[in-house]
Formats: sequence, C-alpha cells, structure tokens
Amino acid sequence: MAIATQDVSEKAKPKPLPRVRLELVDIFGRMAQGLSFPRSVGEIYGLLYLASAPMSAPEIGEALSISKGSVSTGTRQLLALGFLRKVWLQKERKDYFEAVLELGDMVRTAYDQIFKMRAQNADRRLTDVSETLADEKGELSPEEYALIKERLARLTKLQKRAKQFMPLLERLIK
Amino acid sequence: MAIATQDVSEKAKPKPLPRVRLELVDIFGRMAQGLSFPRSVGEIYGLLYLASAPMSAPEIGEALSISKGSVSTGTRQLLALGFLRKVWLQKERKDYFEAVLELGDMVRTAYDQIFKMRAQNADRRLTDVSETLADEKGELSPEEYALIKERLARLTKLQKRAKQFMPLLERLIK
DNA sequence: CAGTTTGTTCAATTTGAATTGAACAAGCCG
DNA sequence: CGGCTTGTTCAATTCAAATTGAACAAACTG
Repeated sequence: MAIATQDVSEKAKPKPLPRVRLELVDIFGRMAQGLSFPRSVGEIYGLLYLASAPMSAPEIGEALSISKGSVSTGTRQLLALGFLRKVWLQKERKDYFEAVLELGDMVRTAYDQIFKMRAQNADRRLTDVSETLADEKGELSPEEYALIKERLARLTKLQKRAKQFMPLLERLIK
Repeated sequence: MAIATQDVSEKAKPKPLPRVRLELVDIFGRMAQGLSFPRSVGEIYGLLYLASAPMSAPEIGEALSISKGSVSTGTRQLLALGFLRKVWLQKERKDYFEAVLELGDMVRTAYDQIFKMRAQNADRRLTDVSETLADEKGELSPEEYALIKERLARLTKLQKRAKQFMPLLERLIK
C-alpha cells in the first residue's frame, strides 16, 4: 500500500492556488469594485488571467469559493464585455473559459459602452431641464429665471467642450 | 383681517423648489451615484448649483428632506473636493454654502485625487505581485512560472503605457 | 429511460454603504 | 446661567446590490 503523499480522491483535486494567483485575484476583485462592478466579476477575470489552461465554471466556483449562480452571472457579464472567451475543449460538454489578454482593446470597449453612453444620456437630460425652464418661465421671477438660464448655459457649454474632447481622446486610445 | 394667500408661519417658509431645480437635483444625484458617490452628495451640489443665494445647512436639509447628519457629511465631502465654498453671510452665525461653478477646475481636481491616486495604487500592488512571484519561483513548475511571468509583464507594460498617457491627458484637461 | 452533470434563473439572504436620529459640543442671547 | 440654535459624530436602521442556494431545464451516458 503506497503512502499517499497527496489526497488523490476520485474527482476533485482542488490543488490550492499559488499565492501569486490569489493576489492577482484580489487585485482584480478590488479593481472591479472601484469601477463599481461586482467584486466576484473581477475575481473571475483575475483568476483566469493567470491560468495556464481554460477553466470550467465548476472549477472557477471551486477555486474562488463562490456559488454556481455567481459564476454563471459573472461569466455572462465578462463575456458580454469581451473580457472572457468561451473555449470548447476537446469533446467535453462543459463550457471552458479563458481570459482575453488584450486589455488595451477592452479599455476601448469600456470607453465606448460606458463613457460614451453616459455622455449621450447627460446630454438628453440637460436638454430636458432646459425645456422645463422654458415651461416654467412664467412662474419664476425674472431674476431667478435669468440666473438659472445662465447657469444651465454654463453646463451646456461645458458639455459641448466635453463632446469636442471625446474624439481626441478616442484617437489617443486607439 | 387680511386674507392670507400663503402660509406665513413664524419662521419656516419652505417655498417649494421650482421644477427646474428639482430636475437638476435629480440629475446630479444620479450622476453622483454613477461616479459612486452617495446620491445625497450630488443632490446637495445640484441644489446649490441653481440657488440664487447661498443656503444654510438647515435650509439644504429642508429642501431635499435629508437629515442634519447627511447634510453635515455631504457638505464636508463637497468642501473637501472643492465643489462647495463656505460663505459667511453678514453677521450670521450659521454657515452658508454656495456651489463652485467652475466645474472644469473640478474635473482637474477629481482627476488628480481619484484617477492619479488609483494609478499609483495599482502600480504598487502590481510590484508586490511580481515580488510574490519571485518568492514562489521554487514552488511553481517552470512552465507555470514562465507563463505567469509573461502575463505579469504584459500587465506591467500596459500600466507603463497608461502612465505615459497621463501627462498627455493632463495637458489636455488643463 | 433513469441518473448524472452542467448551467440558468430567481426568490431569499447576506452584506455593505448610506442615511437617520439621538447624544453631545460649541456659540450666542437675554 | 439657562435656553436656543447650529453643527458634528456615531451607533442603529434602512436600503440596495451581490450572493447564495434551490428549482428547473438541457444535454449527455449507461
């Protein structure tokens, strides 16, 4: 009877992650939080970023001790953002995931999706306010009307500048 | 006996805000959330942005129906970020606040405080990970070591680019 | 087909941040 | 001084987002 140097149980060989990987998981987890994504989303990416082979959802859940549900929603988000790729490994039926390493591209995507959309939104809402002001003109004292008008104009100007700025920024990023 | 057309109670004449102002309060509130600040902080700024005169803390609380505590912490944060100014109005003993309208300047401040600080942080942490990798070299298979090393190098490169990028961005902003 | 594994969805729970409100400190006024 | 107003701090509460876990669906396996 051979001396078992390691637990060689039938299926699970969870083999703890090396510290480097744990640290990167943590870093990306925090980074995600900072960008107001769920921490777990960042952790998944951090885990896969240093993986030497694609990992399956159950493996990911195991390694990070998070639930099936979280892995499922987390990977979905990351796929949608283009941070992860699905990989069909041999004739396995499981899904496998790998990190997209080209983070530069991702920055661009994020910029387009988040920043640009927000700018548009802000634009629309600011227009709405100006309309409201026009509607209310009668109910406001002339002084108040003038003051508000001036300040809204300020905001609009600022926004115009921001808009001019964006293509420049885009060129730099790309 | 004159007919009271309005409630002329002894002290509080809360006079509801015009719709324009409410809308801007809402916009700035949401914007704050988007930038992961407390909504109330954005609302306070939005309120003051269209105020025709400085407002006291109790007035702010009243207008937004938020508590003394929130007003106190909110104004503190906004003052710290430079979005608000304290104004000593005549010989009043209350503090009065007014919005700093130069939002362009504020963008600069925010950039310095938030973005720059984050970049530094990421930097430090990435260095730490590389050190950990060096420590662990012995415990990793040569292949894994090589792979991790390569990927960390990628991140470091990305970060260098980001760093080079920053002064450019700064020049554009200023 | 029954049994197993994988993955999704959603209601319940947990967790963490924002907000409240009460206790306290400080300044002013009669 | 005693009462009144203002402002801060902090513990308790509330609220929203993230996470879990259970129920379900789908795909494969013997």
